[in-house]
Amino acid sequence: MAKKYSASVEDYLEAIANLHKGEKAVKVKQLSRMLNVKMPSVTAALQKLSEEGLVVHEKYGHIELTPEGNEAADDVIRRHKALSRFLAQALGIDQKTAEEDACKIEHVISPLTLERMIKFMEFVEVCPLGEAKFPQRYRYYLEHGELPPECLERRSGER
Amino acid sequence: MAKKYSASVEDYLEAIANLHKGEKAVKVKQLSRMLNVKMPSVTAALQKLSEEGLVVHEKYGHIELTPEGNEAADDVIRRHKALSRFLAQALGIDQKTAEEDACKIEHVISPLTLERMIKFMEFVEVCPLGEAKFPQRYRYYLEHGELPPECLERRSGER
DNA sequence: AGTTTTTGTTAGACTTACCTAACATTTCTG
DNA sequence: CAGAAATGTTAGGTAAGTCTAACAAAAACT
Repeated sequence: MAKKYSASVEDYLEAIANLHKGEKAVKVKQLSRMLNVKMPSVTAALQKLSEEGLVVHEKYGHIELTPEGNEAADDVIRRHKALSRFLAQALGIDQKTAEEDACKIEHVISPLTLERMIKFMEFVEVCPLGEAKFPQRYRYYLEHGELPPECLERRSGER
Repeated sequence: MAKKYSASVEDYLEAIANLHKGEKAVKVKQLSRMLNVKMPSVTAALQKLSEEGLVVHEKYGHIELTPEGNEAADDVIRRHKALSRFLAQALGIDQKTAEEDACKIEHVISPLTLERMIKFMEFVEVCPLGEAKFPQRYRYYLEHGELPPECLERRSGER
């Protein structure tokens, strides 16, 4: 299980799954806008996805994922969410950039690296030894280009 | 400056630059092995790169980068190194996986995210408030699945 | 130097994924 | 409910980047 799909295929699955969470039936036009491709590209992609058993789509009809397609989509979305959270929370990257990078990296990151990013966030949240403040201090460092006062005090006190 | 090249182009430039650091002249065969493609693919790629002014390559001759090609290659290598260092040092990922992921992510990461990974490593190294031990403690957490003793002690002492 | 081996190139085909233009269907609206 | 507008599909093209098979040049080895 967990076959490998192309970045493009993953993008389509992800977009369909996300749109599916909304109220209305998923349409070609929506996908076209969401993925920044023209409608004929969507039609062609859907055809291929149908043949591969990932999507159900009859001509002029609504678009749905098969169970297999849904599973694959969920996996992409899981990677996406973990990544964007990591980028935003751990590295202090703005939401927009975090999203954009997640969209690209989600297609190429290894399971191990993803798992480690998740573990990292767990650890930071769980460890009581000041690491909870780690992200804040890191952000201070980012903004001011130098260590936060608490770090500097300690440092001079150490000598 | 800093044009955008395809992943494939970046891979060729990076490989040529790395091979160039060795003693011998860079050959088609070497590139072919390094990039896991057949020789005709290399020939075709070199042709394109020549036309774009990134590479100098006369038939059956040795392969070199133009100044422009070299600059682009250096940039890819800079991204690659920062990434693999971040993955290995900050996330505790084994060298092989870190390399593999860096090879993929280097083509899609935003300048901001890269910069933040670098800043993250700087901060961890520079901040004297226990963050130097942060990677070690994180690694303990990874290996044992629970917080290191020092964290646990402190935690019970807090109540 | 001549022959074999290795390396490199050309030619031609294939895949993926996109596009435009033209045509078809559905949906909206008077 | 008929025509207009919006949406969707088909047909045909393009660009990257890869491959195999056949040919060409260079290097290595008697």
